[in-house]
Amino acid sequence: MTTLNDVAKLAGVSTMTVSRVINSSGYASPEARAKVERAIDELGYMPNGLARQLRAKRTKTIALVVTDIRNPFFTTIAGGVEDMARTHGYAVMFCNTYESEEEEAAYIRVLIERRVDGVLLVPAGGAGNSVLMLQTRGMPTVVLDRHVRDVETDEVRGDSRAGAYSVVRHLTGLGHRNIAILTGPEGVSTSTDRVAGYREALSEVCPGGECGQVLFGEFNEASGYSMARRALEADRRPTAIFAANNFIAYGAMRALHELELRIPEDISVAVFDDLPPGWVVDPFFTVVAQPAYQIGTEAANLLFERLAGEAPEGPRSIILPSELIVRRSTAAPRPD
Amino acid sequence: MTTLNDVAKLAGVSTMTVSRVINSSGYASPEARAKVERAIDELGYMPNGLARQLRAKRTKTIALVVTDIRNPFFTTIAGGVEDMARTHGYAVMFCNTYESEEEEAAYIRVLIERRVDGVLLVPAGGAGNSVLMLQTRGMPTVVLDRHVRDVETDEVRGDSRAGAYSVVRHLTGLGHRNIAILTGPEGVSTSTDRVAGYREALSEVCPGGECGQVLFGEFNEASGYSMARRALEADRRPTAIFAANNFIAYGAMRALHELELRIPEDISVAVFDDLPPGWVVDPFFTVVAQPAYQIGTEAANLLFERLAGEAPEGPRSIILPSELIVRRSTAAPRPD
DNA sequence: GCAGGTGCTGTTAGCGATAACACATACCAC
DNA sequence: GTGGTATGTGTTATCGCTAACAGCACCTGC
Repeated sequence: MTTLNDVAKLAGVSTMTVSRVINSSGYASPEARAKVERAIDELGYMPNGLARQLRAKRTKTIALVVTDIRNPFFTTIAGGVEDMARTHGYAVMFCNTYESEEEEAAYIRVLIERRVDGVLLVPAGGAGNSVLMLQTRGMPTVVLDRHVRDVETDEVRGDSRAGAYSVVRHLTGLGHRNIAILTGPEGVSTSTDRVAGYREALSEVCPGGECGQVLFGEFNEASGYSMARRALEADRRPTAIFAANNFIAYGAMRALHELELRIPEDISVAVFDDLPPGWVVDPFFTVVAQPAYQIGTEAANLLFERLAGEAPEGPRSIILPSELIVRRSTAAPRPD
Repeated sequence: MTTLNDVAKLAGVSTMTVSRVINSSGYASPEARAKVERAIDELGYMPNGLARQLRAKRTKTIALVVTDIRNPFFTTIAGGVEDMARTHGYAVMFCNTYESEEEEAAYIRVLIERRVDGVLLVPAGGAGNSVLMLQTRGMPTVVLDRHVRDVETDEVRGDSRAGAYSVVRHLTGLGHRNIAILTGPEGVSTSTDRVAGYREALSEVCPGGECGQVLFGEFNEASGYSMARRALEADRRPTAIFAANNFIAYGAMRALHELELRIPEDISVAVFDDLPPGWVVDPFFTVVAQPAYQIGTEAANLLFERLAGEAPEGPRSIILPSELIVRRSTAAPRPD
């Protein structure tokens, strides 16, 4: 690879002059400029970013750590982040933890070593270890989608509680009194907040609290399947299922299919998170849609504000509203 | 941020001793080791990767440039790449060009400046400019999914031609004689190869070549919609549509829906690329499935072989077979 | 007694860029 | 002519790390 020095020699000037031409900083005579530009073209010179970054103590890179890159919810967030980063002239490193706290810790380590300027993190699990790790090293951090307990940090997420409340309210409004919620791990805020919203809505029609069934599992298809099987084996079979994310819903659907239950005639299904428009020909699921793209852009904005030194000292919290979209997977329960 | 020097001072040794302890290279007495490790813990020291990389002239980073990160075909490839990279101790930079050659060129520039060790590229468009740019700078490169003309490079892709042939063969076998193909840009190999396979299969039943309709467009939903509308306005309305990717299929479905055409009763639909398992409750589309994950791992392997100096000089080509999966979106045409 | 290892540590230089400073020259005003 | 400003260029040091070399103590073997 050619270096500044090679260019300088070929152009017959000092390295500083070349540097000044490249960065259009300081003075450089038209003749020198021309000579340097000719040399750059001839050699196909491209500056070494590593050296620059080492000198500048800035990498113009941020990282986005998500728990599952296959989930369109997170790819949509990633799109929002990338678009904001581009307009600010930043590159993005995408990292995927598969919901594993060890993977996450390993990635955080790598990101600190590579001296990214800031981190957008969807924390795996509920403990704030990674966030603390980042904070003690002075790394600007924004937590996305989930809340971590006992840690003060910028955060952006959808309103899980209100979203869950609205969809369960919709189900109770249809007459359902026996609704199962299939959700993720107990430690994760999106999981517990959705359960909280669900309980709140149920308690309005069922103050004794006997008409629900809460199943904690994982945010994936296999877990959705097994939770659905378990829910349906209960003595009082639920008349509606609320899946706390996409993949859980797919797994649950597989279970319902196997049992030859029709939706919504035999059982209603509602889901947290919609698919991006254009993904499904004829959307069928009643969902709570979160503004995923906006979660990405808002989080990136908080981070860039902080990087620019324009952010207030204390932590900021942005909770975006979710929207209930009623489609064909929910209906009144069968009278019996 | 603390540096080697800080650690050295606190431990009362030279920076080289600290470096040796960190890298477990060379000799270091147990006492020195202990002192250094204590100092590292106390300061929470983490080495500066930039400085290391600058010194080592290696970043242990590869880049994956794709044209559309929202497409599950590419996220699946990304998963394969990431998994291989992890086992080799490499980080991955994901870049998204949205099928734009300018975006691509800009990213390639950034990647060269950041001195990634190698690039996996799904080229936007068919010209090999980006590949040439990389090659003239000695950057190991593997081209994925698409073929670039007139450029010698390692490449890994699915067999578009054979895949298209098999699905169109399936349609002609059902009795279809008027099949429209909705595909991507003319310059892109996946687009033209699929058309070639389509023509080959059609020519067997229709040597005159009058029973087809080829529409070039973009690999996205909007284009799928408009191509389908145009195809259906033709004098001889096609009895089957072959969509050259997922998004085109979704767009086409929207058009068919609007026209109240039933599938497969009124019109058959076949698609290139399947969705990952667990994504759809009850898969409906007849598809040609490419081994996306494997495309990712094979491409990463070619790259790592080259990085290790174990690859032969000349370019290598891996063409992976695609698989026809017949489902419910195709049937014999209506007799009329 | 000394050559030749082994174990351990430190010094120096350099990866490729740039900030800071120094040093020219030219031109203006007074 | 002197001081001040604008323009243009080069030298030096440094970002944080590590390869290469040098040095020293200690031991082994003949």
